[in-house]
Amino acid sequence: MTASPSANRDMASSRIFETLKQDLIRGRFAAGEKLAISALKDHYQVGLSPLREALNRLAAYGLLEQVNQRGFRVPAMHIEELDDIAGLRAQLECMALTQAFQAGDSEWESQVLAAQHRLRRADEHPERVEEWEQAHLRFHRALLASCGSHWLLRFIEQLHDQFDRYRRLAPPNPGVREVLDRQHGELVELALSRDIRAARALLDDHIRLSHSVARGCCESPASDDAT
Amino acid sequence: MTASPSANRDMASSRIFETLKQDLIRGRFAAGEKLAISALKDHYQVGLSPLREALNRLAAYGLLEQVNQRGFRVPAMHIEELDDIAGLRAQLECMALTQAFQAGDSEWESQVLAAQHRLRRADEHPERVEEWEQAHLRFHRALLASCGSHWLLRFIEQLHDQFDRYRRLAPPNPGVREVLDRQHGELVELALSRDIRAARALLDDHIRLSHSVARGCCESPASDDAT
DNA sequence: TTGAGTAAAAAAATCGATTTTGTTGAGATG
DNA sequence: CATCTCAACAAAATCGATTTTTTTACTCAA
Repeated sequence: MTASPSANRDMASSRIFETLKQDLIRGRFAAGEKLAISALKDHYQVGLSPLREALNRLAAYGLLEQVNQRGFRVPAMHIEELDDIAGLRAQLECMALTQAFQAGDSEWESQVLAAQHRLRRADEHPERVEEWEQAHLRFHRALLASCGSHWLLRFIEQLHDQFDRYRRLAPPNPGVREVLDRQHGELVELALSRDIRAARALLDDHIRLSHSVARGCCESPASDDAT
Repeated sequence: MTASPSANRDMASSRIFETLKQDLIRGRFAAGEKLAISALKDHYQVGLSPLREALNRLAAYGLLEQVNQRGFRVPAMHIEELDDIAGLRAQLECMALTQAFQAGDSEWESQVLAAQHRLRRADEHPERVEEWEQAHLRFHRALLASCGSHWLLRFIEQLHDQFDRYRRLAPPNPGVREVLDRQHGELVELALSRDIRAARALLDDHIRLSHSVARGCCESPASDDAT
């Protein structure tokens, strides 16, 4: 119908939502920081209405907190919350993995392999961090995509975003990265052979390892609630 | 500090958010219906900005869908989604129940008993439906409150709201209600005796029963996506 | 020095109007 | 008769200005 395939332009509030979401996950704002709305308005070059709509959506998503009559703030980060997020993420992803293995067809296998390939390609350019991050996210998405539960995938995605907020605080660690990458490969093999038990254990390890790395960097808490 | 304990007035966008949320859960809008913003504005007597902010939050929460340049619509209801919601709800609540039993202290027990008492009181006035609904929600909240996972509780709450959208379509059924009420009492006993295994089985039954009732009323699908 | 009170300043929330986009239907064209 | 065009209309999205609330800075008395 429409002329070109790239015809759909998002409205401003959606664009600013995505941008702000990424910036929050990437840690471009300090934990606990109060967001100055007019400063954001200038920085992102958007109007007040789209900006406020995006902030409201982010608050409902859990990447911002809205305080009654005094605007929005970046949630404080606590090691207990990291533990909560990582533990729940492990449980939910293992749950989804089981269902994905049971329901996955050959189209799913193809998508997993394709995602793995993209992830390896991204690995070849260590300087392009964001490309690897996106490929990594998509790999984990593809692995669980066939689980059949829309809501489970939604929660896992949300937890993943929350987890990344913590994980990204840690400096890059080539040694750990290498182990994680190897695990990605093994996960693909186990997916193709539908070895649920081994895959669950591996995925659990995978998350546990990321967790412990992030945990090391959370020891010195970035901020806390004021009183 | 402030004079009276009830001094905190919410801003308009929060009020309209709660009101609209309840109306959506209670099924006051048809599934799939497109919301006419200016009509909502008149009906709820609020301005455009607070209304749009509330709509955006509801969309992020999953009680509305935002279509790119054509406003908000009430999500269509599908029996497959009900199955997904109920199944996941059972799994997550059983998970939380286990942790709640392990971590629950005597204060938790007190709150559970208090919630049970309120639920029984509400039962005595069948005409006050909304009071029972609130007491029921609070009872299930209290039962899981000590699980220690903020995010798990958050997801369970969200699933509960989604589930209620379907459950409320069904007409009241005294027979079923009686069984569910008996289960509430048994859950309390099992909580006090920390019988995890039996409580999990019972909670699973509890949700399964609600599910099958709601399912009966979902057979004639309310609406579907247009093409 | 401290603390309550208060006026000015800043920030958030809201409103009314404008701009942009999607929808509809009458008339033209093949 | 079907389809296309385009103007008029309706609705959504956005903007700029106003109102409300919080925060800050200051004064004055205890």
